[in-house]
Amino acid sequence: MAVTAAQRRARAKVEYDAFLAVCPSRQLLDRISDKWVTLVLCALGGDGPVQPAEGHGRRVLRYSQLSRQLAGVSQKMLTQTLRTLERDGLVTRTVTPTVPVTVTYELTELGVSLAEAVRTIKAWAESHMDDVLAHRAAHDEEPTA
Amino acid sequence: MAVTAAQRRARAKVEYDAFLAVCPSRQLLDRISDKWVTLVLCALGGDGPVQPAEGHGRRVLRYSQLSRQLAGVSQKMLTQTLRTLERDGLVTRTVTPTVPVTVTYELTELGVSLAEAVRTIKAWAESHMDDVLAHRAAHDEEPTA
DNA sequence: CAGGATCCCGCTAGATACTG
DNA sequence: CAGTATCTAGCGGGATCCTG
Repeated sequence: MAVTAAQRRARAKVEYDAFLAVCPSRQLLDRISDKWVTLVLCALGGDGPVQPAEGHGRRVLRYSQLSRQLAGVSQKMLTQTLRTLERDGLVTRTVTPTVPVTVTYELTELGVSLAEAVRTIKAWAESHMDDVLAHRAAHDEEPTA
Repeated sequence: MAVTAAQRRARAKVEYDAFLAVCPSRQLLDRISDKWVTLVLCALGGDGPVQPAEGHGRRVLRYSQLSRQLAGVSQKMLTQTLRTLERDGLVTRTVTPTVPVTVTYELTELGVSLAEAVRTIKAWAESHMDDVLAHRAAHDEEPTA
């Protein structure tokens, strides 16, 4: 039987998986590839969308505050994201047994450093995003040329 | 009718969308949040998974070479990613009408600068990923404590 | 208030086949 | 070789309900 295309695809996939699993960079890239992760990082880092007016580095936010800051996020994704970040030692979860339970989240040292790295990307965006948009507009206008 | 929860959700979503659309940083974050985008950027930037041994900054790669380098990517995603990057002025697509058509991709200046930003993230990953993994392992072992 | 469990929809991304 | 077009499955992620 013609076991060429399909088989080779499968092989390629295996190699790729093994390959990916080994490389830590890839794992991290995959992690920050999560939209909400970067946003939570930003929010907790202080350079969220909403002007914090408090400076940044590290902020203590409650679950509901994060929920508000990130606006469109569903609690499912927020919780899921926070748990992942907590698991990875990027944020700390603090439960204060007040009358209605209060839970706060804060970046760890590790989280702060990652947030800074993300900030680098944001900085690039702020500097070059208009170029990107210009290119995009130009490209869209080109009909056939 | 109880038009509270649902309605407010909808409103929140609109605000969030408008909000997001305005912020260029978000658009960029969304873009690099694309797994393949970052990988293509790395491959074209020279710090791909496979040791290029050529240094980096800018590399000229053919479609098939990229396909091989990124291993697990489907041609659909690769093409889609490349077209997006081209549209955004991050890569250039060059068609050389040889016998079997030859198409090469290369980073633009803009692309190079973004690739450098991405490299920052990769650098962070290489420095701290083991910490992350350690935290993760520790967290996973905790049963009830 | 914080979040777990569940259902379910939509869109993404993969596989397949075809073209220039 | 370098794509395009189509079909489909899988799961990411939203909404809703419920708990402590």
